[in-house]
Amino acid sequence: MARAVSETHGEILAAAARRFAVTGYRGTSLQDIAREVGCSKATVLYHFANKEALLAELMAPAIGVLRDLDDQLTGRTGAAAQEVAAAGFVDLAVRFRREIAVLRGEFPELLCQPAFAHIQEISDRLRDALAGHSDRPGARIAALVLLAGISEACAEFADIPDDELRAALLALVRRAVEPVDAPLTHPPTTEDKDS
Amino acid sequence: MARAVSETHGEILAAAARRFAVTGYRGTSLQDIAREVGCSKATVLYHFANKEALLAELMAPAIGVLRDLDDQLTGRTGAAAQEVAAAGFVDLAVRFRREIAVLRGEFPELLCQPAFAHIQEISDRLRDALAGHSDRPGARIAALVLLAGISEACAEFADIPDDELRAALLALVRRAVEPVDAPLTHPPTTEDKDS
DNA sequence: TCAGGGTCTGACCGATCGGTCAGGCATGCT
DNA sequence: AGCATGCCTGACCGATCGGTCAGACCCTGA
Repeated sequence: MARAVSETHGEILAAAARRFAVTGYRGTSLQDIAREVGCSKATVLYHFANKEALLAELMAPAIGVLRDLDDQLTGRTGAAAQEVAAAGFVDLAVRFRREIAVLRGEFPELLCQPAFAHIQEISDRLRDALAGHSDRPGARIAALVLLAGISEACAEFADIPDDELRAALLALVRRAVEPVDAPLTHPPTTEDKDS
Repeated sequence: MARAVSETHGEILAAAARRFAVTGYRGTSLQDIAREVGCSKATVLYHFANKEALLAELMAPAIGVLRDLDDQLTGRTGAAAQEVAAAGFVDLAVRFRREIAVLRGEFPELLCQPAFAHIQEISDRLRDALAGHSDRPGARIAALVLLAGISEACAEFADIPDDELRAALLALVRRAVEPVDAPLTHPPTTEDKDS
């Protein structure tokens, strides 16, 4: 065997991304990944210190973009923060669909690990921004529903083109977010439906 | 020790509900549940055939209500189906918050088990109804985002009173769902339909 | 008094998990 | 040739998982 260094390293990373996206982090064993690559489990652990390090390297790009989005949020309030949070998170979720799928349902445990220490705080700030920094329950609930739902949708609709998914999600967020004091800039659709 | 039959049975059920809601189904061992009850793991397996049977008995009430909602959906189309699906699912998710939390992120694996064979089909029909039986990507994406997001929100906001959470979620769904009476001219029968 | 059934348990099982370790193999430098 | 280094592996480890089993304990009815 004995492939070039970076080659095997990358193959393991790609195989892990594929498996994690299907069966989740906990649901995927190092043996599974090794089988998909065609090497031994020991080889996987030769290239990566442990299973968590493998995940961390896999999530690094997405986390970097999330950090950037968090930076853009500082200082903004109200409708401006809502708009930045909405557009930023939709774009992030669409671009990193597979990485998002990996974390499905494993957030609580994974966030305790040191490599992902700050994600919880960042996503809290993101949710707060999407709620227009309002403390009304309706606004906070809507923000959580949208963030969680978008993640799930991106993980599920793997076959829809990026721009189409992004447009549909953005339109949904704009009409679903609770407007802060000033109304959001969206075309007045047929909102008047009595019940 | 030797408590009455139904007592221990119920205690195990309650302990399992508590643990599952926090650490998930896979993340909770029979040992964990036994420890919380104050009995041995063998006792848990004396009262329940296996771990899956314990989960099935725990989810039975919620699944029953889900089936009822599915029945109410048959025959309804368009805006009527949307309204029934929205109100029904919001109510279901709020009432069975803890049960919903158990399934967080473990749907794919759990749905393969025979005890939960039909849930996938039912939730597909529910999502279809919430989308107004439309095949437009925007409508289908919005329906998925809302259903997944509501589940997540109900699992997270454990401290908000039922009626307040229900009202906020219902308001969100009503302004977020794609209206079905769009000016598209498509025959009402050549659409998708379940087999 | 004793038999029998319901309740509960410790000890144990095979499987699988993440992770370690000594050593084999190919290559390249001196 | 001899040696070092990078890549890879089989064998193994302790821990934990879901699940089984023989038997102890207690209550009740004959």
